[in-house]
Amino acid sequence: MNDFERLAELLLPDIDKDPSYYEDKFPARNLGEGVRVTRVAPSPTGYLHLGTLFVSLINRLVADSTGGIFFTRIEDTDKKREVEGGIADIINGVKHFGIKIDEGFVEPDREEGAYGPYKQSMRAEIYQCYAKSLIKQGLAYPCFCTEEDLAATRAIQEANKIRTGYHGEFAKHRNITVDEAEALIKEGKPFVVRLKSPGSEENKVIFDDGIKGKIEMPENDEDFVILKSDGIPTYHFAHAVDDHLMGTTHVIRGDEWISSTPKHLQLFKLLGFKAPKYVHVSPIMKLDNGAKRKISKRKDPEAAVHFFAEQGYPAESVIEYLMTIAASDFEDWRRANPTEDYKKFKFNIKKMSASGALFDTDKLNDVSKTVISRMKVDEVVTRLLDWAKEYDPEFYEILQKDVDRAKAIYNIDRENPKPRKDIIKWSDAKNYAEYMFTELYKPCFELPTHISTESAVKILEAYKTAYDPTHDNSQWFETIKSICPAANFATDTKAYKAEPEKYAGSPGDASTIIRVSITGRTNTPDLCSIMKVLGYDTCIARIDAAIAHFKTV
RNA sequence: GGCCCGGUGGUCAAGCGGUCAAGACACCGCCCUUUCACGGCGGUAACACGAGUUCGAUUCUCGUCCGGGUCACCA
Repeated sequence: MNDFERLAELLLPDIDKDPSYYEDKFPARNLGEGVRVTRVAPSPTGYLHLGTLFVSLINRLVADSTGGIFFTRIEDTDKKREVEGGIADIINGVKHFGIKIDEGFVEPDREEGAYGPYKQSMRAEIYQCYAKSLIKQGLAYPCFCTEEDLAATRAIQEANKIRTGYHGEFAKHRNITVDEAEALIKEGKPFVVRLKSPGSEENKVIFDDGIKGKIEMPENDEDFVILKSDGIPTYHFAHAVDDHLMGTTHVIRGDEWISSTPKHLQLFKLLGFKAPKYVHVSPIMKLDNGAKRKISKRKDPEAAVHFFAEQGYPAESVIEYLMTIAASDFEDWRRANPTEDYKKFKFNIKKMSASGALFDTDKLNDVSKTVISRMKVDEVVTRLLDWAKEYDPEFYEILQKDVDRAKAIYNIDRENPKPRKDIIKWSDAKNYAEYMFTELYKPCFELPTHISTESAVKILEAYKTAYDPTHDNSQWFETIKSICPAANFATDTKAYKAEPEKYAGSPGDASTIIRVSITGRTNTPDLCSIMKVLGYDTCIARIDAAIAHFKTV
């Protein structure tokens, strides 16, 4: 046994397996040429973040473009930052947005697939096995530096304007002997395992990023830690071991990882693994006081995907919006295929933008109202109910009382060839149709200023007698026209426009008077349809109330 | 500060040496119209700056500036 082997046994005595054990246990995936395996590896340190959703979407799309596999892996190597319920929130969130998970954590508490466990805290001995192998080869070593030691060398480096970090002459334990290590361990000193980096800052590593293209960086020469003092790996090490064993072909992640890619490439090389293709996605940004910055969980409500659910944005609206950011040619495709599932879109990594997009609520809104406008009423009401049940229980009760009536309400103008787009998100639905519900209706008799209350009374009284609830849309409007002379309103819009001074109002004004009386608003969807759903008695009652009101003014 | 990434209208973006520099959202106007919304038509608005390469640069190179990321026993 040579010194390195002795050191390895000293450090990780309980590890009796050889990497070949795992190589055999997790053989390369038997997939066709060019089939991509992607993954999203969130750490459960908080709720599902927009950026994580975005990256998940892209990973799914990239896998799908070759009939590949998309899996999830939980990176819970930092117990201090772990949040209760984090895993459930992330996994459920991803699924809620319709992103199918083939392998890994397919449910918050259930994993599937032959390459597990898919939770890093369950893989400690796998990492330790590979670390031990590295130590045996003299490619890793224990470091007994304390936080204070590290802070001290950092201070020296800063004072002398030297690049900070554990490298070169500052790598204190780089050449520690077995005996020294043994003595320190006997003293009970904790240690981490560091990579003995063979890299030099003078050399360049070049890799071809899927989005950014060729990236050239100095080689990593830092002896970064691969195993923390509790025996749990750092992200870097876990990434290399896991993505190798799990057969990931494309590592698609946020571009904050670019700077550590030299470390990763070095690890793959030293471990004898084939490196994956790296694809670094630009983060979604946000405008803050005129400055662009990465969207932040802490400061931005829209960063937590919960926000969209609370607001009542349909999941597909968010995905549709994310698609417009992800693929520059998606909108063109969407225009050509307005009703196709977005999954049919041919996604190409090359069409992704290298720069970070600003989160644009206007655009999301536009996308979302189109998504909702294309839904059939049954779906609208079902989903509105789902939303209200959780976020607006009072409204839920009201809707629930008469679901068929709710359907009638939300179906007004929906079957048109060009359906309305008033509802951006479910939370808009209540205000949109408030006057349809007696519990919510608040009378308001504010007329446009050019219509007098005298005219209003005349029109309303004439209409009361002419009103026939069986009329269809065109008969309804004919009736409006027919009562116009009663208040000296033009019976024809064109006639009114030609000589407005001759009349007290137009047919449009007449319908506005009725609209305001019945709905309390100047703007609504088709009034005839509204009145049908409201029913004769309600309409007459509201008209009476309006007449009474206008007479007192 | 070192290293890296990015920089076309307010926003998202096409563009790959020669274009009147697409399109979408937002905004404005007009049309359609029972109001509004939808839809249609039209409009305002952009290649960060400076050198170089070239007959010709938004496109290639370099520098400057600006924005972002990263420099942990966090991911």
